Order: sequence, then C-alpha cells, then structure tokens
Amino acid sequence: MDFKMSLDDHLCFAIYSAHHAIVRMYRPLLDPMGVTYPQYLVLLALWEQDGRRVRELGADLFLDSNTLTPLLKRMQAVGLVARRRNPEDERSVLIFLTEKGKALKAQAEGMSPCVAEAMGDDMQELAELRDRLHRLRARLDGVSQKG
Amino acid sequence: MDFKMSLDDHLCFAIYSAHHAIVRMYRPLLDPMGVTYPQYLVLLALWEQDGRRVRELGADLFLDSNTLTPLLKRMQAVGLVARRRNPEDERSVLIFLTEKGKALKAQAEGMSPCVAEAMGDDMQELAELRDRLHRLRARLDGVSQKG
DNA sequence: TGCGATTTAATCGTGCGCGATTGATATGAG
DNA sequence: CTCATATCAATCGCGCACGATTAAATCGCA
Repeated sequence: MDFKMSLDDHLCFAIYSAHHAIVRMYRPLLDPMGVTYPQYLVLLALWEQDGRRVRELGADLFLDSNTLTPLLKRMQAVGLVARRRNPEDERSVLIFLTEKGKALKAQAEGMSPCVAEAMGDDMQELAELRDRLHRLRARLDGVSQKG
Repeated sequence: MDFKMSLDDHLCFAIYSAHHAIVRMYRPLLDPMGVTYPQYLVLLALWEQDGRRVRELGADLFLDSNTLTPLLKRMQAVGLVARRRNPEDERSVLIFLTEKGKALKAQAEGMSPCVAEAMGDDMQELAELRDRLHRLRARLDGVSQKG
C-alpha cells in the first residue's frame, strides 16, 4: 500500500503545506504591524501572561533559547519587548511587553475578521481540527520523548 | 471572546506546533538516510514522478525556485539527484533521481512502522485529519490568491 | 563550607522559506 | 523579423528552527 503513496496522501505533507499556507495568509496582516509570524506567536503568549522567563515562553511555544534569544532580541530592537535578568535567579531572563507591545494587541484583534474569512466560518470544524492537531502533537511529543 | 484567546486556542498555533513536532519525529528517522525533512518531501514527489521541471516540483510542494534551487543543489551535492537543462526549453531545468536517490525509496518505506507508531494506529482519524488540512490549505490558497 | 552537577541563556553553523531582483530563453503581436 | 512581454531558474538578504557547545549562576550533597 505504502508503495504507491503520493505526496498528498501523507499527513505530514498536509501539515507542512497547511502550515506554510497559514504563514502566507498571515503575512500581509502582520507586515503592517511590523512583526513576523513567529513573533506574533510570542506576542500571543506574552499577552496571555507577561514577564515570563525565556524558558517558560519556550515551553509554551515548543522552542528553545537558540531560537528564542535572537528572535526576542529582534523584538527588543524594534521596541516590542524588554529583556531583563531575573534578580531572583540571575541565570534566567525575564521578557516584558513594552507599551508598544501591549498596544499591538488591539491592532492584532482587528485581524480577526480577515482571519475568519480566510479560514472559513465553520467554527466547530476549525475547533475540531485544532483539537485533533493538539492531540497529534501531544502524542508525537510523548513518543519522541521516550525514544 | 477573542480578547481572552490563549495561544492554544489558535488553530494557527496548533498547526505550527504540530508541524514542528512532525519534523522532530522524522529527524532521527531521516538522519541515517542523510536527508532533511524538506528533502524527503522532494524525494516523495520524485519517487512519484521523475524527471520533472523545477517549476512542476514547486507546484506540487508549494515552493518556489528561491527555495528549491539551493535545496536541489544540496541534494545534487550528496548524489541524490541530477539537474539537467531541458533541451526542449532551455529556460527550464529537469530534476532526475540518481540510482542512490531511487534506492532510498526502499529505505524510506522501512520508516513506516516507526511513523505509524508515532502517529497512532487510527488510520481513519489520520486520513480525516489529512483531508481536513488539505481542504483548509486549498481554502487559504484560494483566498490569498484573490487578495 | 566547598565543589561537582544541574539549570539557564547565549552563541555558532547549517538548512530552509520567501520577498525581491536578475538574467537568460522563449513567445507573440505587428 | 523585431522587439516588448512572459516565463523560468538562479541569486541575495533576512528571519526562523535546531543540534551542538559555552559560560554563568544556582543547587545539592558530602
């Protein structure tokens, strides 16, 4: 069976191509805000809870400091976040939203209609898809953690 | 409602994190074969149909020559593919699998049990997830094409 | 208390992904 | 036939993503 499986038959490619389609869809919406798609995800995490350590942010985003540190420095360079060493544990670095970073939240919420139009209006379908993906990710993380 | 939406509530993040989980899962399987995950997707496309133009390969993979050309050159450098100008249209370049590239197909098929174990054995669930993602991608492509 | 083990962020190198541009080849209207 | 237009691959620059390593701070145990 596997011997004639095409690219489109592979779930991994469906995820790969959907991911890139999502990034392409968001780009024109995020460009005016001056943030990239991964930076937008960082902002989502910070809008939810500010002043977190890089480690904690990474746990939420499934990213390590080798990715986050340069990314956060770029966000600092454009005035979206501040990076301060944690006085209680000098090993860690705390990430705070600046006023500019907080202000972007309202602007980002303005994207919702565009995102909804792009993704479709079947909220139940989209929520179900999201939950299925979260379950798959959790399963994959569990497996690779064991191995 | 949107105002208290967390990272995990966003479908875009579910896709993002699932994508990276997939890449992480495949890495230890592909490393022994000496190919990266995007290179594996190119191989899947070529195993399906060999001797295609860069443009056609890109249409299948949703990638452009700015991504594919360097990637294919790296694959050529390790002897997986050959790149030849098309005699019928000197603008285009044809990509052919080498014997080594063809031989990897059997090795790749050996990954199936590992992939199946990682993803889970509910084939119907996985196929449905794949189809939902393809539909979402098609919808996103249609929208960004119009705008 | 002292010192090895652990935790944390940062650094480095490589490979995508893509917007923008370039250059070469082919096409087609007049 | 000619020249503008279109097509195609390649190039360049930048920002992720991540394996591997480094350096500093903290922890924990003898």
